[in-house]
Amino acid sequence: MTANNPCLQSSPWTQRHVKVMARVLCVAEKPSIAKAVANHLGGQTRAESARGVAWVKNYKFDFRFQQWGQCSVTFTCVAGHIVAQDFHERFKKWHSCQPAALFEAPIESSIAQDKKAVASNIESQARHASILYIWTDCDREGEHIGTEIRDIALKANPNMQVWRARFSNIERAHVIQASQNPIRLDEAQAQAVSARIELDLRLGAAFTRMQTLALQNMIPQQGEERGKLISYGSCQFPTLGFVVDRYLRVRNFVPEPFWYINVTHTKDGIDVKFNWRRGHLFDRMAVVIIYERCLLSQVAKVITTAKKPTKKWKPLPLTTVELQKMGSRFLRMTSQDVMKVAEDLYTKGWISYPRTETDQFDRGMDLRTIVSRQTQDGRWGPFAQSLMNGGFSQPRSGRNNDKAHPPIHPVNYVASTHLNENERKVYGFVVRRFLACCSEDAVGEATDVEIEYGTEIFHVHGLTVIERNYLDVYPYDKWESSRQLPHYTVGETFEPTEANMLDGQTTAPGYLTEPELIALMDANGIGTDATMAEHIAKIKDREYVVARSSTGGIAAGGNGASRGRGRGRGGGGRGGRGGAAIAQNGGGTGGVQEFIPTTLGVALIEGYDNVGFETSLSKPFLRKEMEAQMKAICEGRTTRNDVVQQNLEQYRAVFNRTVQQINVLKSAVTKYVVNANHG
DNA sequence: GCAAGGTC
Repeated sequence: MTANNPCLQSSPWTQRHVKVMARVLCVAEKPSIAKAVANHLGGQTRAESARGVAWVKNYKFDFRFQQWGQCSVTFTCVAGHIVAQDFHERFKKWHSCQPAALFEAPIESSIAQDKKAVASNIESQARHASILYIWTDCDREGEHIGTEIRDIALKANPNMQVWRARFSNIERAHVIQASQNPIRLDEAQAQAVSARIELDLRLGAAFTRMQTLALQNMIPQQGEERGKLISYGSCQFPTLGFVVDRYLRVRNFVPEPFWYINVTHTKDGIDVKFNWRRGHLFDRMAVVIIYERCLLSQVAKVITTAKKPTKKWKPLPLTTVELQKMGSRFLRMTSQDVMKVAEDLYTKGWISYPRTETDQFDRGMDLRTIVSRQTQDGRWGPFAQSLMNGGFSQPRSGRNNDKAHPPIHPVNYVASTHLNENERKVYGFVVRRFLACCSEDAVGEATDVEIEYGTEIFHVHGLTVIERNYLDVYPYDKWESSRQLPHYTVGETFEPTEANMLDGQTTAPGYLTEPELIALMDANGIGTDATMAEHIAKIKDREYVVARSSTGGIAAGGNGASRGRGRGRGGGGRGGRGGAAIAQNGGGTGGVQEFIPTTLGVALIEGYDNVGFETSLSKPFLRKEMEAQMKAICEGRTTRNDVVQQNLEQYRAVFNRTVQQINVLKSAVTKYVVNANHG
């Protein structure tokens, strides 16, 4: 066997040199991965801070790789991208060129200003190594960051071999397995990211300069020397578009009257209210006729009764998007603050990495130990203890896995006295969510009774909660027993105590709330889990929208919730979950943030819509299309340059048309902003 | 004075 491998043949020459170990430089995308992987491979490792960056550590240890034998390893990291792209010096100044020139102005790469020390650490470590082993996250951005690391390392030491680790979590056995099976960087994925970077830069800069220069004098400005910045970005604009879209729907909403029938029956001292199967109708005469037929028949007959076990499922393991949605809904924090706090809690070691799309726990993960760390808490400790005493149940698995991080979960216990108010809220939420995941579904019994009255069917639904289970630790979900229903038997007839014809009208949807906006961005691929909160903050900062605390009483939220689905008179509260939970969280003064576009925000969206290109810049389709094209690059169906050229061509057409018709944009601004300020 | 994406 050894005879086949020339390296392992023993000869006096090789024996004398066998002690010279290969040096391997491993580089992860962030400090947490470097630390975790280095500990798995090296056990107790020596860690030295890199020169000039305290948070970059170089872990040194020996490790036996199957493929390279015993090696001397340095494990270090970067922090995201290290290389920055910007226009050539000649185009950086705003008045140095026409904005349109940015479609083809040369772009230069350089080490980002704040990454100089990180890059030079890679360079100096690379000089002593013969193998570069890249451990960036296994996603597209990670692949690109890998090429950045490679280019820097090869510049310092052109003779290095370059490998890449394929890993999908940082569990010990998996990491060791990955370490023994290196693969190559995936150039196609890196190229896809490179296309995105170039397009975002060119389009963002060109449109931002063009519209800022054209419009800023029309916008009243206090104090500052330079006019207001009116930026365009492929994520900012669709985000603003969602807010404006909802605003216009609220403003243009016309209530529609409807009519319906309710039947009440008092039995065993309980008032049972039966609801009409048809809900409601928009034709008054039709309802009058049906109602009279009901009254004529005098008695109602029970046609079905059903008692069946029912469950309320425990929540899925926590992802970043879900954390932001829940945080903005229940914790009275903006999504950006939720993320900031979560990152803090992570850095201090209290919770796991907060940027993850994964909603499934790895089977091999020791969840019980994590539960046991929470038993000492005064609030949820007893619940955690009950899980330890046999109540534990494996969490549900969602459909998402980013192949890099587990769902967000508590790591260590921290007493609330060591946390500030916001940290307490977020940590408490993460812990409760985790304990809920490790608990059992809530169990109940549902009763459904249907009656026939005249030609119509009416029904009533009753619920008895039998075992609350996860609900005891997770107050964010509501599931409560309704009033007990009296006993009905099929065939039983009765004379209704009351039968009323009532009227109501459809109510306008509410303004877009932050959790709704996050859900829309997520569904349309606008931004990533880590950046959605930033885009929201940006459109506030640009004064395209203002946020205010919702009054909670406007109407049922949700898209198109109004038409034909309106609630009856007096039922105008914010639909279900939201309203109840806000009150439950000590509410009163308001709760969820909602967004209203400013006159400028509306003007921009309407202006671009009126320029009348088939796909307006405000719609999410363009970003979706770019996502599809990046995928095509990854799969080899197209190339980076084709995608960039084709997109530039397409956007240049929109750009030229906008410049030609700049008056369309200006008149929208006049209509909304200028008039609003003089009127 | 521009973007969005990583991350500290």
